[in-house]
Amino acid sequence: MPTRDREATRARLLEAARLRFAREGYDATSVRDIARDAGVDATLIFRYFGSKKRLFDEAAADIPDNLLDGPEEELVARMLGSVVFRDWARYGGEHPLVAMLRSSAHEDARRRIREEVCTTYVRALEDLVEGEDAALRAELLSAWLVGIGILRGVVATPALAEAEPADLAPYVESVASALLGRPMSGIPQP
Amino acid sequence: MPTRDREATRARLLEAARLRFAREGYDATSVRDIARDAGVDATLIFRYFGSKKRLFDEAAADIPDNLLDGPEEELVARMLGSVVFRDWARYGGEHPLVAMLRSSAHEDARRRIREEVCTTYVRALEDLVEGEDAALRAELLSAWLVGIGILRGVVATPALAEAEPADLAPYVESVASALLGRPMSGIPQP
Amino acid sequence: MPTRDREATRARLLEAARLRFAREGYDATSVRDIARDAGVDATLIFRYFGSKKRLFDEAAADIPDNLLDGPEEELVARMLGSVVFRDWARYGGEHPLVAMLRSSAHEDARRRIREEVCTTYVRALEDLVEGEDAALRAELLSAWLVGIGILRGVVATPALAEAEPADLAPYVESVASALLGRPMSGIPQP
Amino acid sequence: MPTRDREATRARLLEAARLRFAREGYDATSVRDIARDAGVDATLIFRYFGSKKRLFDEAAADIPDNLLDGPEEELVARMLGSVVFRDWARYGGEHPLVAMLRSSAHEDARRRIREEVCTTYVRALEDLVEGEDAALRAELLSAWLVGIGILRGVVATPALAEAEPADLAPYVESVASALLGRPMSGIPQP
DNA sequence: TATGAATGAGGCTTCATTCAT
DNA sequence: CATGAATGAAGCCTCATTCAT
Repeated sequence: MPTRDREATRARLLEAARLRFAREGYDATSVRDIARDAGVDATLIFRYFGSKKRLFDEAAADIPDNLLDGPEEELVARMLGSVVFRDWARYGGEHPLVAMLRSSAHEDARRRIREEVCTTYVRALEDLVEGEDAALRAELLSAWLVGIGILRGVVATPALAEAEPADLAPYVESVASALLGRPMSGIPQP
Repeated sequence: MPTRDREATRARLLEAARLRFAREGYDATSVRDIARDAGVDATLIFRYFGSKKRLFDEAAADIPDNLLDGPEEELVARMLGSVVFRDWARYGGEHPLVAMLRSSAHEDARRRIREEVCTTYVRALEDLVEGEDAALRAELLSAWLVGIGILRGVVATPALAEAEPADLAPYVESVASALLGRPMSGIPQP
Repeated sequence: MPTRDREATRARLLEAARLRFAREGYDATSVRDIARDAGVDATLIFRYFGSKKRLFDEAAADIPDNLLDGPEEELVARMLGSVVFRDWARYGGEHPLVAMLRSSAHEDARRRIREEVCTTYVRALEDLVEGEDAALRAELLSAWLVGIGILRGVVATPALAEAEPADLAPYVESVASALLGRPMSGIPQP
Repeated sequence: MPTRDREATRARLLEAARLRFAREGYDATSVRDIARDAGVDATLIFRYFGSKKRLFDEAAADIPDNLLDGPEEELVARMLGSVVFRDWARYGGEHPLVAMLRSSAHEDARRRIREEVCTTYVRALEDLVEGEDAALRAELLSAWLVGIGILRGVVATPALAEAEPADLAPYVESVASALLGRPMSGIPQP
């Protein structure tokens, strides 16, 4: 399938990179691994992306998520759904944010994570907080979501690993409401 | 006295390994880095530990923590103190659990993390839960602690990065109490 | 008009090649460097010249010089002017012969240098020699000119690097006259 | 012959490096070439020298020459003997200075050449000059010696390639005397 | 025809590890 | 026993060149 198609090859490399970087982390992933997965020559990585690092940057750049669509009181529930219940097969089964922690020895990866956490989670939650300490509360709730993602995806603690959305709903409701200072729903309406 | 030296060298290697593995992750750490930090020849790593991997295992084995000393209602506050406020300089400034996530591409590291999370956190919390779903509640609370550790240590979100124990106390109190189903203190007594 | 473009592109490639090969030497110059300088696709080098090597050969082929125009007794002065004082910007600032020494690991370059030295310098000087040993004397004088080019252009020894034609004139006169066995002028008439 | 002897291996690498760098130039020489010539693993180059560049520096560092021993009036003759008639087999048959011109695209190599030319040749000759323009005269004479080395070694012009010391003696005498402004001998006494 | 995607060899360098001494 | 010389695989990346389109 040596399609002589720039965009297709680029896309396959990106796809393979996302998966490898997520699963193994930046250091344990070799450009040859990625190229082999994508079925193309490793040289093309340098042709199209310039360096392993820039490939990583681009692979980490877009995390597809549209959490803002839907009722405000279900935002946390949607976030949890994204972190925990959505199928992130493209990223090795874990939410990309969680997977990217594996590369967090590199300042660039850290920055990317910070950016994503702050824009997609903290800021969105901050707007919902009633009362003072909005930033801290939003971060504490974000931390919980990230923590749940990790315990379920990386650590695989038994109860969380098998939990269904409905099992978590009541706790989401109470913790989110407590931290944000306003009633939140624990599960999105269908 | 040769035994003494041997033990001392082993200990120095372990110490250096802990720091490097924590800061850079398993893959980005080379045995020469560790040996140089310890001031000894790299070959000794193989003499004493057999391989880089077994050195990692041993370095990750003991995380010194004695969370069970103290009143029950302050357990969560102590845990948070350990994860967030204690000085883990030996592990590069982050709680070893958090640091070890950097190596979580390796199943061994994952297992070690799981072990530590389950024994030290989940199980201890589980015993305190009033009501059903003890395991899940304990894991959800553990997840929060881990998440806070990450957002503060790795991601460095602004509010958490600067928070003092007293700032977090009220939230710890309300969330821990809600999840465990019993009143918990947000800050340890001096 | 396609022929025009083809010729223009060929010429641009040759020009870029001359400069790069002179400045960096054959090995340190990549065909992509040349193509980029010429503003064309690297493939055209292979289309037009067959290989990097053949491009080099062609680029090295013509060194524009017309030393024979002018009075005989000023020949050495003209030669020195060409080697030392002429502006060889097209060749990176050094006389092409001097620049080509950088590629003298390759027998082809050596042959080209030999050819040029013998035809343009040695033979022309040989015809002027009065007395025996004509060839050796001509070569010794050629060697001096080449050496001056190198010390000024490549090595940049302080006095030669700043010398003006008039500074060198008396020495040129005496050395050239001594080696050729006949009076030579040290500086060309305007 | 895998002598497990640091100094011996280092020396063999240096020796092989000298020859390769001289013959092929810096860019055309690969560390694997050198290692193969030396009969050792290429890794040892990095163990002992740190990088290809530092190996080059060290290989270029010492050019064994003791031109100052002997009568002053024979200095130029000794220099010519060194440049032209001595057996530089270790450097591929050419005087190291001449060979190093092959790497003169690299500023470091240039600097090294300048250093050697200035200290070993120009400065020594400068001290002998009677009259003004000492520096320029010394450089002009050095240029001649370098040029002769090139025409004989690299370009291989016919007369010079076959010349014996005695053939050159009269010309050395007259040119050196003219440039230095004092009587010089054209050939060293046995 | 000419653009540029693709290739395979090889560049320097660092890795974990072994084996003499 | 311990030092460190040696190794071979693999790391990222660039090269000259070919071959579809």
